Amino acid sequence: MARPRSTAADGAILDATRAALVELGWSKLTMGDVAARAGVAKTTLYRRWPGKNELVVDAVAVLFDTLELPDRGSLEADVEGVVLSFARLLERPETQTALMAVVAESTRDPALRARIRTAVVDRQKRLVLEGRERAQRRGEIPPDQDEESAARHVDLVFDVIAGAVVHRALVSAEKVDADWASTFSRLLIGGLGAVG
Amino acid sequence: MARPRSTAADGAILDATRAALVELGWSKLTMGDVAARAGVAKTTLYRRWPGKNELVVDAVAVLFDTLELPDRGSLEADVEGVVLSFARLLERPETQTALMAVVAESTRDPALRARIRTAVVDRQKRLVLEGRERAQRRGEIPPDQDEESAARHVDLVFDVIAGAVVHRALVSAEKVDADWASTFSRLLIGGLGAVG
Amino acid sequence: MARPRSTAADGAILDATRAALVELGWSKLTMGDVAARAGVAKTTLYRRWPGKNELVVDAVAVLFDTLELPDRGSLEADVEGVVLSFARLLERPETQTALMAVVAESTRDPALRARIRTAVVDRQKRLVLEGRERAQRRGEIPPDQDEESAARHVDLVFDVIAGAVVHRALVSAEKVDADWASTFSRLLIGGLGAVG
Amino acid sequence: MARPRSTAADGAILDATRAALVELGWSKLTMGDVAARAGVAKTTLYRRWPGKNELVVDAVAVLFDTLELPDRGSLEADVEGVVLSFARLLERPETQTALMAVVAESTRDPALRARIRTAVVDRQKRLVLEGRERAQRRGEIPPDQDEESAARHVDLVFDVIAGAVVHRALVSAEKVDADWASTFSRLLIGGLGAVG
DNA sequence: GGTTAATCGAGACGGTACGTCGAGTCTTACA
DNA sequence: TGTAAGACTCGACGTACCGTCTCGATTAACC
Repeated sequence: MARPRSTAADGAILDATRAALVELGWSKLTMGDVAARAGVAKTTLYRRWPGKNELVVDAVAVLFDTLELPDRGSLEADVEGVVLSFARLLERPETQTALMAVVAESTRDPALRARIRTAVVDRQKRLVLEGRERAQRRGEIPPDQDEESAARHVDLVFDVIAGAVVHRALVSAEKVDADWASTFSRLLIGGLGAVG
Repeated sequence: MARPRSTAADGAILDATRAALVELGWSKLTMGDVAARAGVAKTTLYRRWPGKNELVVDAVAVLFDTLELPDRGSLEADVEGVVLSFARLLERPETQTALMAVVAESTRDPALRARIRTAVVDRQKRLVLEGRERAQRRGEIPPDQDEESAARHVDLVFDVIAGAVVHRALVSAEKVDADWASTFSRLLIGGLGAVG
Repeated sequence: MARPRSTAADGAILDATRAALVELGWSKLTMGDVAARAGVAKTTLYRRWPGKNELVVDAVAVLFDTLELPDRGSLEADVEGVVLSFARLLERPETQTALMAVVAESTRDPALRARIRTAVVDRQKRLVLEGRERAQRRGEIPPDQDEESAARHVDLVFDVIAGAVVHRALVSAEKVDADWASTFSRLLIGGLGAVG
Repeated sequence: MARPRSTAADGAILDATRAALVELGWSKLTMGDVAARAGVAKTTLYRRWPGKNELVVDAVAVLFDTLELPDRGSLEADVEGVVLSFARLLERPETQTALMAVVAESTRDPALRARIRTAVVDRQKRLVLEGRERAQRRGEIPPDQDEESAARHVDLVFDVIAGAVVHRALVSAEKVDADWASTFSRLLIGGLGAVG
């Protein structure tokens, strides 16, 4: 009976959010500014997102869909590929400034943490699962013993890869180039044997 | 000729900052509140720190001095020890909320990045250097070939350890317990041979 | 298209300003306090008035509307009446403290001076014009020769009356009572013949 | 540069205050700025004056010593002279901005009012007394009947002259020129007969 | 093909914190 | 011992955003 929400607005708002993140960074980004950029009233914005944190999570989340895991023939090459692909994503100013900020906020806000998990984290973890299955099919690593230990294994590998790349890129603030990716991959693959 | 700055105030302010971080978290922490807790005027606060970011970096920096690397007899045990010790630090609410937030800000502020590096990052890297030397003396890993590759090696190990622990603790939001530390250490030590 | 400004707020703010002037005086009056008394945000206050000076001018301006010039039968009696009526106004603490202060500020701020002129000064000058016309109708003073000299005459009389009353009330700080008003009126009327 | 300055300090401070009044006006004048201009510590300033109000009163008070009443041969000419002389004083920016401001403050501060009276007001009233005696010697006005009525008379004349000139100069903000002075004097002298 | 109700833009609203500035006091080093 | 230099507490400043609200104007779905 009533007028439905404008679908075009959603896109414009998320675009505006990313643009504002690039220009201003997380802390200088304001809801009013995003609304103005999107040619939308603040009301419209708040009708769809509870606040800045959630809006930003959604705005950067789609960027993580660009991550892929093309089959490069070996586990090591696959790891190297995803590392570089992830690093490329972390070079964008909007992911740099947004990612850490929302994680920081999420330490005090479980709902936000959940949103980050489904919108961002799981989009990466999927890659680990995929690569793992592929390597098992290739016979590079043994098949799962039981489900629980497999999950633990996935989590470990995920934290090591994502953590190392993020830490080098944002905390150490050094380039994740082909050399580093190669060395890191060798280290990871080498270690995988030890934790069987 | 003039009155010197109160040395007592510095301590009170940093204490107050940590207390406020625990209670309120990063985003709800205000300069006025910190000043009030410290029994100090806002002016005094701004006379000593340019802003919230820098103040918080200095406030949490000293916590990283609690990290130690007691000799546990083997490289693997040492890694396990530092992982757990670091994880303990990351369980504190003030480090959780502050660390990621200032890193997020630092992506747009080189001066802040430098402050984080000297006040926080280098305090951890020192542990890697120490553990490495100790392991070389034990003969667990070969001595340095040349200085440059040694530095690269240290950086890699550092990013992997710190990154993995931070990622598990704050992003994956799961406990870094003895089990995880042990498995992770085995993975790392195992991988070290591959990148020798 | 947008929400209109609350008309009720204007009244509440001006009331609050007068109340604050009575309690605190000009120099202790703060915008924040006025806002709080009016149950209004500081922003609302600044959205409508550029600053303390302008706000206070408007707040006391309406008081000058209470000045009237009832017909007492003769020019001298009319002058006496307006002198006492004006003196009564200057006995109020809010006019005492506000009037001189804004005039002092206006010496450096032409826009403020203009505001004072239209909001306050002209409200008094009207009385002189009225009394003058009435006296001319009574035949107590000759009709205007030409417009310009009439205006000069009005201005002179106005400055003499207003100036003398304000000076006695605020600078000499002595009571403007019936006696003084009577003597002053006789002096003025007596003098008017000389400047014919 | 330490203690021998103590004697010269008073003069330097008052000079600095007047200079600051000219440049900045009353409301923008700050104690720190005055101290800096005078090459003096704020401490020294507060040791000698209780606050801004009192300092400014003393700073402008000396200017009122420039008012004189040269004998121009007739009462009317004498009045004309003092009006113009007073007007000249009120053209200075430091008197304009300072005079009204301290009077405004004095409405809430009896001690300040007393200071203004002795430092400023009485310096003008002396001129009225002098001119009156002179006119009595000339036979232009009758000698005093009794002391009380004489005092009332002086006060009235004083309020009328000072009030009219100040009001025209600062409130009406129009020039007090020879023409105005002449017309005003005629009015005053003319009126004096009526209040005999 | 009107009716009607949610959505839209605009922007005013009550708040909270900002970072700065001035007042007036106090502490130190120097002369 | 008094003075300059300037750090101190306090409180107000005027601004910027927050998230909510009130508007009149615009749709789109339903009747």
